[in-house]
Amino acid sequence: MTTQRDIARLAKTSLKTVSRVINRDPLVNEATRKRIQDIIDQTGYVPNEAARMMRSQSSDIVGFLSEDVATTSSSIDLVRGAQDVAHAMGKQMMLFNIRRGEASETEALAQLARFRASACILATSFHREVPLPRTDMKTVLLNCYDADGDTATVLPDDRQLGYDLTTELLRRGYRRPLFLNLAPELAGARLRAEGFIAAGQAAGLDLADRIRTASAGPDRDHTYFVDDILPAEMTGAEPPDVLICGQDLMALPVYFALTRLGLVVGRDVAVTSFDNLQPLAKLMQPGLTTMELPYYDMGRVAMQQALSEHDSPVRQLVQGQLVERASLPLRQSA
Amino acid sequence: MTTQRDIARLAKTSLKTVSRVINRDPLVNEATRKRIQDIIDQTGYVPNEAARMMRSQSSDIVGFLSEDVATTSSSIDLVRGAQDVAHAMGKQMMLFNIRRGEASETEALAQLARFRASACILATSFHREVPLPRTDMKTVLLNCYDADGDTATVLPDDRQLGYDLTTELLRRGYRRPLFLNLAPELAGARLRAEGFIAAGQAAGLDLADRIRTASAGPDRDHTYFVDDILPAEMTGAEPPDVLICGQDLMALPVYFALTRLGLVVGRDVAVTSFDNLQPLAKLMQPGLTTMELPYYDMGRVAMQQALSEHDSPVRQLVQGQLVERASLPLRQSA
DNA sequence: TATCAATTGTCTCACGTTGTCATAACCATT
DNA sequence: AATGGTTATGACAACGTGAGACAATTGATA
Repeated sequence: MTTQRDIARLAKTSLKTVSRVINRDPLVNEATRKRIQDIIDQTGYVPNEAARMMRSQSSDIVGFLSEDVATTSSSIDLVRGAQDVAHAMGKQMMLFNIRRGEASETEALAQLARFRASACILATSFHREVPLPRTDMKTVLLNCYDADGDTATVLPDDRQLGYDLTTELLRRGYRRPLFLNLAPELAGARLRAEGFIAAGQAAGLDLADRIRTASAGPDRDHTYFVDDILPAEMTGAEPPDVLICGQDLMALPVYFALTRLGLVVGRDVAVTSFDNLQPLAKLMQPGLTTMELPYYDMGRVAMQQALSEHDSPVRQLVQGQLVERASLPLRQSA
Repeated sequence: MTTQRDIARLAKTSLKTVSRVINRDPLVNEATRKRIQDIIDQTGYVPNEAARMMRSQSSDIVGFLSEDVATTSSSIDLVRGAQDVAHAMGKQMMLFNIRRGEASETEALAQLARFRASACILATSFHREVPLPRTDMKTVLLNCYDADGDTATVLPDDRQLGYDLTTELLRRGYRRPLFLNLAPELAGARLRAEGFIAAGQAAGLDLADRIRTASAGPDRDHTYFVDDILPAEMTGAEPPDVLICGQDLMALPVYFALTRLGLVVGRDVAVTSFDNLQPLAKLMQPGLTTMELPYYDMGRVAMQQALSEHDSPVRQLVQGQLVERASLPLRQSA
C-alpha cells in the first residue's frame, strides 16, 4: 500500500510537506501543493485510517445496535436516517444486529470498544422500555427508553400521532371510531390511546370505551381482532364508521376480514392505521391512509445526538404526519 | 484508555508478556498468565483495534455496499446472512447504502480503502447485470453480475426457482398456468421464464404462450397486469387455473383485483409467486404459497466467498424452495 | 546590506500492538 | 560441574500518521 513516505519520494520532497498537503496546511506554496496533489491522485493514495485513529486517539466510528434489522422493515429507515447523517459528517457507522440482553449485545459493545467508537445508538423496532446495558460509551436510545431517564433518548411522539389522527377523522365527520390498539406493554400503544381519548374530549366525545386491546401473546397474528372483535362489532347495532389499526400490518388482515364480512373498505367502513409501511400501505386497495411514523427523521436525530459534543440527557420527541390515501374518505353525512 | 503498557506496569511484568497473554500464546507460565489475566479483567482492558490493524497491516473489515437497503425488505436478509458469517469469523462488516455509479459508491469504496478493508460485497435488490466499479479491493457480486464474468458472484438460481415451482403446480393438477413475469431487463425474470417453459416441456405441455410481461416503466405499480391482463384473461373462454406472480408484492394487488372480479383466491383460481416476503406472504389471506428466494443463504455464501483466501472467480448459484400456504391447494379434478 | 516573511526541510516523538531476537531461568543428562 | 535443551521472559523495532521545534533557503523589501 502507498504511504505518505512513498508520495514524498515520488515528489522528491519531504514527508513533512506531504503531510502538510494532506492536512490542508495553508503554509504550502500553491505550485508545490499541486505537484504533490497530482501524485497523490495518480497513485490513488488513501490515508491509513488505522494510523490516523491511533495518532488522533479517536475513531470517527459510531455503532448502531438494532434489535431486529431483520423482522421489521420500518427499522430500516432508522438505519438509513442515522447513516445519512453519519456520512454527511464524515463518520463511519458500524451496524450490529443484536438481541437485547443476550451475548450478541455484549459482543457488539466489546467490538465497538475495540474500535474506540465514540458513541453507540441502541434501537428497537417497537417503542418500549428497555434495560440499559453496562458500557462506558456514550449511548443514545432510539425508539426505546430506560427507567432512569438519564440517557439521551429519541422517541416518536405517539401521543401526538394518536391525537392528530383522531382529530382528523373527527373533522372528516366520523363519529364512531374503533381503535384496535397494540398491546399495552408497548409504550406507544398507551400514548396513542391517551391521544385518542384527548382528541375525543376536545371534540366533546367520550371515546374511552372505543378502544380494544389485543390480549397477551404475539401481537403479529391479530387473530383476536380479526376473529372475535371485528365480526361482533361490525354486525352489531351501531357498527363503527372507522377502524384505527395499531399498525399497517394489522390493517392487511383487517381488510381481508372486512371483505369476508361483505364490507367494502372506504365505502362501508373507513380504515386508518399507524406506520406508513412501504410498499404495503400503497399497494393495499384502497390505499391505506395512515399516520407515518417518522423513523427516518428519528434516525437522523439520534445520530446528531450521538455526534454532538454536549451530552446533556435529553428526551427528544419526533412528530409524524398523516399520509393520505383512499381508505379514509370524507364522510357523507348520513 | 488502558493499554497493554498499563497492564504490564500493574502486573510488574513486561509489555511483551502481557501481549502474549492476550494473544493466548502458550509459552506463558500458568501462574503468570492468571496474574495478568486478573488485572486485565479488573481494569476492563480492551485491545485497541486501530493499533492491531496498523501492526498487522490488515483490517478484518469487509464492506457491504447495498443499492437499496431502504426500499426492498428482502435485501435485509442479504445483509443479515453476510453479517452473521462475518461475526462468526471474528470480522467486522461496514454497511453502505449507495447508488450504483454515483458518488455514494465511490465514497464508500474510498472509505473502505482508508480502513484497508480486505474485501467488499456489492449487492443489488434485483438479480441483474451491473457495471463493475474500479477498485483494487477484492470484490464479490451479490444478486448481480458483470459482463466480463471474472469476478466472484453469488446469484439465486432463478431457473431452478421457475422450474421447480412450475413442476410442483403441474404435479398438483393445474394445467393452465399464467405467468405474470417481471420486466425482462431483470435477469431473474428471463431465467424463471426458461425454467417455466422447461418444466412444461418435461410434462408434455407447451407453455411458451402462457407468459405475460410487464411493459416498460416502474414495475412496482403492476397496473398493467391488474387493469388490463387480469380482467381480460379471467373472463375469457379458458381462464387460467393458477397465476404465477413475478413477486409477492405483485400478488397483493392481484389478490385485490381477483376479489373485485368476484373470484376467491384458492377456490376459483390459485396464486403463487416468488420471494416469500415477510411478513406480507404470511398475512395475506389465503396465505401466499411462494418460492422463497434464498437471500439469507446468499448473504452467507457471499461473505464466505469474501473471506476465503483463494479468489478464483466463481459464479455460485443458490437454490430456493417452495413455502407452502393456502393459496395453491391441490387441484380438484374437474 | 540588513531585515523580514514565506516556504521547505530535518529531526524527534507519540500513538498501541506484535514479531524478531536475545536473554534468563530451569532441568536433565553426561 | 559442564553441557545441551527447553521454557519463560524481556528489549527493541516497526507499522503510518501527525505534530512540534527549529533550521535552512529563497525572494522581496526597507
